[in-house]
Amino acid sequence: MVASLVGDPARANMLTALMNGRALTASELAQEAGITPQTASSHLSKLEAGGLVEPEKQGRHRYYRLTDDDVAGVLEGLAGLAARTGHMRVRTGPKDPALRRARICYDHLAGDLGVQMLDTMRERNLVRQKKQDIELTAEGERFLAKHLQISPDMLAHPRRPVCKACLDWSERRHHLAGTLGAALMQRFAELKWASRDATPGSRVVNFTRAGEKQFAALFGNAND
Amino acid sequence: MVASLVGDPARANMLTALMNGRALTASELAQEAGITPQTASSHLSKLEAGGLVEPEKQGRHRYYRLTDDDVAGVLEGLAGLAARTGHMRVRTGPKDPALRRARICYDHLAGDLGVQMLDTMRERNLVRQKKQDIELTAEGERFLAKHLQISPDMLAHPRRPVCKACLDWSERRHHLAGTLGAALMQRFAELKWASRDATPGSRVVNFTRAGEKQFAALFGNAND
DNA sequence: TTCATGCTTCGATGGTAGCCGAAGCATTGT
DNA sequence: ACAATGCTTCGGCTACCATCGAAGCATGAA
Repeated sequence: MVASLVGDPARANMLTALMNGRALTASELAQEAGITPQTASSHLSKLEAGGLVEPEKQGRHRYYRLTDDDVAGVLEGLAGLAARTGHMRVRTGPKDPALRRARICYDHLAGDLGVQMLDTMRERNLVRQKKQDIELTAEGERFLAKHLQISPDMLAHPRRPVCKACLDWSERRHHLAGTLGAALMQRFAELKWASRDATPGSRVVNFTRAGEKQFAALFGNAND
Repeated sequence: MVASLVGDPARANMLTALMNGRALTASELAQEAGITPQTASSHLSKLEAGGLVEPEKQGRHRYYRLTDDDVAGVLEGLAGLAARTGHMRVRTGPKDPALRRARICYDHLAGDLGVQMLDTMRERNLVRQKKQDIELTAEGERFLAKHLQISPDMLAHPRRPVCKACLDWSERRHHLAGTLGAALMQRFAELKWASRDATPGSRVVNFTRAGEKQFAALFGNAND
């Protein structure tokens, strides 16, 4: 039964954490629920079997999101009923520093700027996205060659795809991975637009003032 | 949390029994859930504390009903989620298989056979169902008159509808209520097809061998 | 009053499910 | 190649909670 799935406090915490529409990894959900990863794994497989959440594999991570709006709707309804009796559950907001702004995801740009970049590329028909698969358009190739001196033959790789949608850690939306994503990040570094933070282990990417301006000129969106 | 209240099978059975909008006494709900009155009392106080049901005292009875339409709406939403995964509720409630097979719901037939009867009537255009409302067709009237000697004027009643969809507790689907449902059950008894179980308080309906055969001839479905 | 019915509370029991430690895969990084 | 990380599976332990018997209050009837 679905209700019993939601009834368990640990699972309810996980689902509540997913209510903002973003996807979370199994470990993050474990932390949200205050349980160990192995317990969380058990819960998540039950939620998946019940059709409440859907997994998306990304490297060695496993992102979970609510299956669809129907699930979210029912959860909201339950929350509404709970609110009437005064039993409300507090949702702690994402408490991330400037790491959310820009950081390295493997070898490409992630964070707010990374998501923004892919958004803009999609808007301007530089790429076409279908679920996880992203395809570089002819218009996109021209754009890359003209503004960033990136040619298609630089992106060829025997096993790795040129473009790939990668789920963003902080924004919970897709950013651009693949050889193109890596090439773009590399070019940003070469152009001194941005560089990885000096502190070891940090994944923060620091943009220079000039670099941020140039980046915005190419990939900035309207309300920026 | 609200969901954990609904999550328990016994409580879910009670709530489902209340989904038709009518109020039921604590003992009736206990019977519906297949548990003893003292267990039901515990459950009902929890449901009341959770704001899902409201009691109404009447003599030495205590009638319970769903608090409002919001509660019913959320319950339907949950049922919807359960239905689409095909992951219907596990029947842990009542032990009595005979009770699931055929029983009295107020004054009409419920259980597997009751649901089956309405299904067949719908298939053969004897009735037309739109949500909770059921309408007897001209074809249905002929059928009833021919095979069961039931005429439309026998079904007239100032306030009670002729046909009504009643949510079946064990099958989670509709069976036929209203004056027609009552008339059918009465006719089954008169024809010695079936009779209520002798043990006082029991809601089981026992079909005779011949009665079951006749019933199947009229309302049996293909895969039976 | 006395009895019967409907419901609740109390106490004890048992089954179930959440939980974690340890170990096993899978993927990635060096 | 090896190590590190993320996640899963397995086994056992434990705590919770539904369940029922027995007894205690109510209300209504005789």
